[in-house]
Amino acid sequence: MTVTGPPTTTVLPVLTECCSPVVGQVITPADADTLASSLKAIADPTRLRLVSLVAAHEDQEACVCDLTEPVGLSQPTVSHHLKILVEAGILSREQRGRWAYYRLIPSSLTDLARLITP
Amino acid sequence: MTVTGPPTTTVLPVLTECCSPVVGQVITPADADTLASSLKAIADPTRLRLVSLVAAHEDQEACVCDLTEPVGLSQPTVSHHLKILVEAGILSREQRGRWAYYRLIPSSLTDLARLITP
DNA sequence: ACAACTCATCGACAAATGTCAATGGGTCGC
DNA sequence: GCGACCCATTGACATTTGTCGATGAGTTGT
Repeated sequence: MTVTGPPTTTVLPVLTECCSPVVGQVITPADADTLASSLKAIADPTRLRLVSLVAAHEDQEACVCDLTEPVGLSQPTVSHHLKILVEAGILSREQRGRWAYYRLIPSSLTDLARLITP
Repeated sequence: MTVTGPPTTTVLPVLTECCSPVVGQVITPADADTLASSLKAIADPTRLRLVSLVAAHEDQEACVCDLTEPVGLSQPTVSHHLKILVEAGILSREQRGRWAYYRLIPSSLTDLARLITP
């Protein structure tokens, strides 16, 4: 599964089956791996701030240059974190000219929340 | 803030303020640190399985000896993960005789889910 | 064509993390 | 009391992770 745009990155298959995976039934090792991978993506203070900044930014989108100063990290580091969020299906990436615009995928956090809720 | 029982472990202050912290307002660095710490606790396949096993176990509680075989890891490793979950406020620990019984704190996952939901 | 600009990738490095074997500290049954 | 049992802690180790500087790839304006 590939993403549109020049950099070919793989997207994690976010668990979308219904109901309660963590509580209720005993989660399978494979599902635990997948869910843990998605949670790891947002289990980092910098990435939480990036998600929050992108969602709160004008037009609900932001480029890398909008984000480096607020988080106080280098541009390569910010790009690294954004890539992790895109691969986890939390953010989308769209290249427009020289800029890469990142946007929150609205259902992603809701889906993740549903998967950990009894 | 300390926990009852012999091992004195510190419990993370789980964020309990209302509304949407990640989306909506821009999250503060301090809140991002706290939320990331809580998410890190469940962002691990073994710990997700432990939470699931504990919740699905008889009487909604389990001791360490109930958990080592299902997850296929050594007893010290399981104890290590359980400690992390207790410190994150996900599980509670009660010592009864030789056994230590772990139990899911019902509101913990719901609170966490609410904090990442727009 | 060329310089400036935005961003991704690479290589390197320190810090954090997950795992185990060995050990210690309580608790129960005999 | 003493051995058996359950569990936590310790020390060690390999892997993963977060960060940066340097570099490269693509785009725009002159």
